Amino acid sequence: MPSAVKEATSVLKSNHFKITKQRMAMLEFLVNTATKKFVEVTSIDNFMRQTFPNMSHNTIYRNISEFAELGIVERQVQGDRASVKFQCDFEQEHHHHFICSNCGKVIELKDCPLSKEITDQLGGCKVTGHLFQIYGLCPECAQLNE
Amino acid sequence: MPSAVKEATSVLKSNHFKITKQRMAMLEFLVNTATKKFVEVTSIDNFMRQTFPNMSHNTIYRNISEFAELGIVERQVQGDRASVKFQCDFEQEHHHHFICSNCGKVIELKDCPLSKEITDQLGGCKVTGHLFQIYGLCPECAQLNE
DNA sequence: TTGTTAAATGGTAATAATTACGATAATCGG
DNA sequence: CCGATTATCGTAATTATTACCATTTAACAA
Repeated sequence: MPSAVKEATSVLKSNHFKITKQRMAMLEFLVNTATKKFVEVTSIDNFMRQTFPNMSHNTIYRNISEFAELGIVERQVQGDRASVKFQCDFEQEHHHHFICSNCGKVIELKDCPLSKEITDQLGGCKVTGHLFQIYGLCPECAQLNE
Repeated sequence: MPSAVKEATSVLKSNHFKITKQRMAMLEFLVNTATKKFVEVTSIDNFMRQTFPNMSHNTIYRNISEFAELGIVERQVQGDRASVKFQCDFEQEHHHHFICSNCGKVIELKDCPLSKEITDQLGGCKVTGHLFQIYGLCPECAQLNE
């Protein structure tokens, strides 16, 4: 079992979620296809239901939501399609991403651009989060489009 | 007629779009409710169809898409709801936003955090865009939640 | 003003994604 | 192994969005 799946199951256990066959299958699929890469939720739904013909939409969507709340996967809307990727690393320090708008691949960035000068412009506001992402084509997709 | 509507109609005209009653009504609604504030597309759909009982979904969604392509409105996915706001200003310089996650209000930021140090980490990638947004509660909503 | 043409709209219905519900099944701790 | 609780399945509903096409309308020039 890949270590990423182990980490994910331990998160599930410590939050009193049961380790089911369906959840294991989804985690394995996500580790294989959605590591450092955003994958559309509908394609997850399709794949899981082809591989396990009597798995219900309900189970797939519910589990993805739960995984997201536990930090096991990261959600994103790419264009107009809901996508997820497996969390880079558990307990990793805060960082941001470059995202390939063609294939969904992500590259981690070192810097966080949030600065005091910026938040100082927001007197009276309660800042709870921020998003910083760079879009473009990854080296592979950039070559194909030349 | 508010000047924002005039600006929008001149954009439409110069791109050879027709000035219809439906488009005018939508622009007026957007200027009134979605200036410096993201409003859900479905609520636009609801309002327009209540006010003009035989306006079709088609017209509303198509016009919003066209407005977005012309830069008249800005699209955004808030949580999991598609939203739009009227464009701050036409031909304004590049900037980013604080967005209130409760009411959708936006506050413009002065700085753009994209720097050479950051893009230098992305050798081989073709950078086409970026997103920087700060989330939180605007002063009004922060007070209500205290 | 009126006629012409291209574009926009309305109405209906299809599609796609996601969620609801309730009966059954499976996990886990003891 | 057993009981309590949570998860799953299967079906169907719901919601958002788009397609299609006949009809209407805006723009523009004579």
